[in-house]
Amino acid sequence: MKKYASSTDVARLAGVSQSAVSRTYKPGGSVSEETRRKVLEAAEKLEYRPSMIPRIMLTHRSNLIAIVIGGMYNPFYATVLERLTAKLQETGHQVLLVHVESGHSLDAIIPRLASYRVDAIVSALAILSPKSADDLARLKIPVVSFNTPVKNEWVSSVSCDNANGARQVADLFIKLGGRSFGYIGGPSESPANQERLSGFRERLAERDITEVAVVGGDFRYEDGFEIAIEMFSRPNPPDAIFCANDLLAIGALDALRKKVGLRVPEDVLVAGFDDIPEASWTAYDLTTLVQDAPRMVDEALRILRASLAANASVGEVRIVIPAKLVERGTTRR
Amino acid sequence: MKKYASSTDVARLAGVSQSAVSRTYKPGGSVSEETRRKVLEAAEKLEYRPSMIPRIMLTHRSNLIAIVIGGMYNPFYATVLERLTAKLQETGHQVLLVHVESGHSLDAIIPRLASYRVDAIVSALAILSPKSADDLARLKIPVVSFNTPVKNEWVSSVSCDNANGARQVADLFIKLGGRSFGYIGGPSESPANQERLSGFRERLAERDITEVAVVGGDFRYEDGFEIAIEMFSRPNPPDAIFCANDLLAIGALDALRKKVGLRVPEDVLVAGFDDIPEASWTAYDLTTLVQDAPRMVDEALRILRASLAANASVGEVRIVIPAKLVERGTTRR
DNA sequence: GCCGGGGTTGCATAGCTATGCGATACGGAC
DNA sequence: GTCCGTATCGCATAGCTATGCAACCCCGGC
Repeated sequence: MKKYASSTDVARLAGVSQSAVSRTYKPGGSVSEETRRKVLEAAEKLEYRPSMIPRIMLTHRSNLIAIVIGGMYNPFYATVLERLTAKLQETGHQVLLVHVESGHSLDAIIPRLASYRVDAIVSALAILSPKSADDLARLKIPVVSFNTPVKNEWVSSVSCDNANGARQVADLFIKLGGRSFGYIGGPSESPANQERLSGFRERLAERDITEVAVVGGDFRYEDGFEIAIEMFSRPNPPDAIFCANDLLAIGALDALRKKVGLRVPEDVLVAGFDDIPEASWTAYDLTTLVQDAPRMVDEALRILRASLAANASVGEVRIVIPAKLVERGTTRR
Repeated sequence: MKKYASSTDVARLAGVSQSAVSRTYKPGGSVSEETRRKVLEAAEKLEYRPSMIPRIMLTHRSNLIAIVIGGMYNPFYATVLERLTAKLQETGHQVLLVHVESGHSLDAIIPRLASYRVDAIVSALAILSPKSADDLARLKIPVVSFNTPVKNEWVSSVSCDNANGARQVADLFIKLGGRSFGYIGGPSESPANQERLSGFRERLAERDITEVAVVGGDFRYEDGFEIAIEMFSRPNPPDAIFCANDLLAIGALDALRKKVGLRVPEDVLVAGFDDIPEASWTAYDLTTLVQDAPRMVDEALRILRASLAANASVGEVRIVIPAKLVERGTTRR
């Protein structure tokens, strides 16, 4: 039943008090060399591993950061998750990974996170409901949200300048002589999707183009593939399509080239969003907008650290990182 | 400082004992309807969230499962991670995500995992060193390892039948008239890589083919790309190459078609391993071996559950899942 | 020889929940 | 009215570490 040796066990074997053991493991703790030696020796014999658990009770700090994620099929999120985890580990934190089915709400798992007394939450979830945000605010758990600006004074967010990125694509399409436009989107509830669509539309409208073929699906390759086929089976299909993310764009590319029988970029211009590694694979060589994941992660960490230092959320912080256009083969004429 | 209400706080407000509060939250706890009502009411007012922390101390169960992972850039691992996390959450467990730089050892983080008293560890790490395995055995933390059979009585593993998969590829290449063969591999320390290479070689040797061009790199797209260029700049390049995983294969495909100027499958046959989503994208349509990730995850969970029920590792269990060949365009003549 | 100070040490307790045990209450059986 | 079983309740304690406080030692200064 009892698996681990306790500090009391170590103290007994070393012939010192339990507090001496505790202090031995506290950096800068007041212990003589002699005592420290005895303690470490006894600890070694007993395979002692200090437990975080009582420490959490006393200090009210778990050093646990929850990362909430859904849709890891998107390499962009896998990258974010990996970098975030690595960086948090460097500063002595641990990551509690929580998976939420995309479309579902955080609500159901908040009690669980609270029960583990997580220090903060990073949400890369498409949707963080206002109700969830309120709950977290009441529990005073700092939250940083990726690409999902929430109207809540407690929650901070780090996002990409989606609208401006979309405008750059519109400009590029027009410059290259695009005449009819299409948008292959993600779920309509996704804020990122909304911003990308409206930015694209706005800029086109400024150039007196108001007709845009818009079809939405999920953020997956298969959706891009099918939507493209459907879109190009209609009369007067577009000659320039902007896709809400790279997976959709790549799906669309494959559909256009292998199914519809059109050439890209000669017949149709295509652009995506994210700049996942797959976008620069030579078979696709996709023009896209770079979401600077490393920088977004760093900004999120900055907010997190500030919140943790203040022992509360630092309040509503909204960081917006510019999106950078990379022109590749799918728009090179 | 004090953030959360405790069961004592709730008890005081509800006018009952602390144990009544505790029992209210214990399924099947002996509490009257009246008491339960009072408790829940008070809990609501105080935003009470029962803490797992003291429970862990008492029960010696944290319900935390550590997942150790490195190289999330490979979609195969992203898939495994997602499915594993989702399934563990269903059974009330939580995932402690640990990132280890590929090539590094687990050693450095074992104390940390021990300090959080994780119930078990799932390692999708390329390498689980014998020393790490020993440490974990001494601490009696059950371990299930993915694709890395470890010679240790405490550690279980779930892997794919790498050698047999590789043999199937050899057979296919020969059947299709391949005459000279190449292998683009992963890191030489990777057991999966070793098994795939030796299976491939063995089968070829049985057909009296002993010359195989072997070049190894990391498991990435870029490596496949560069290695292919290098391999095909030598005299007498192969006309059939087997790649240690899909990312390498896709990189090689792109290099062959866009850089080297060869046609696949007409001039060269190519096969990979994993069957990541990208492999079936129509631009690649890659012949590969399906690693049945869902089944591997399920087997890992089965072992895990048995270990947790026994309150110890169930000892060395080695599950090997067959790899299934899917023939696609890169070997279709 | 006395005093002050810095470095060590141990004692005692906080922090929060689960649970064994004894106490109590209640309803029914006789 | 007595007795017994059952349901419910509260008391007290375990589980492990961090830390404030008091005690102690040693040393140098005067």
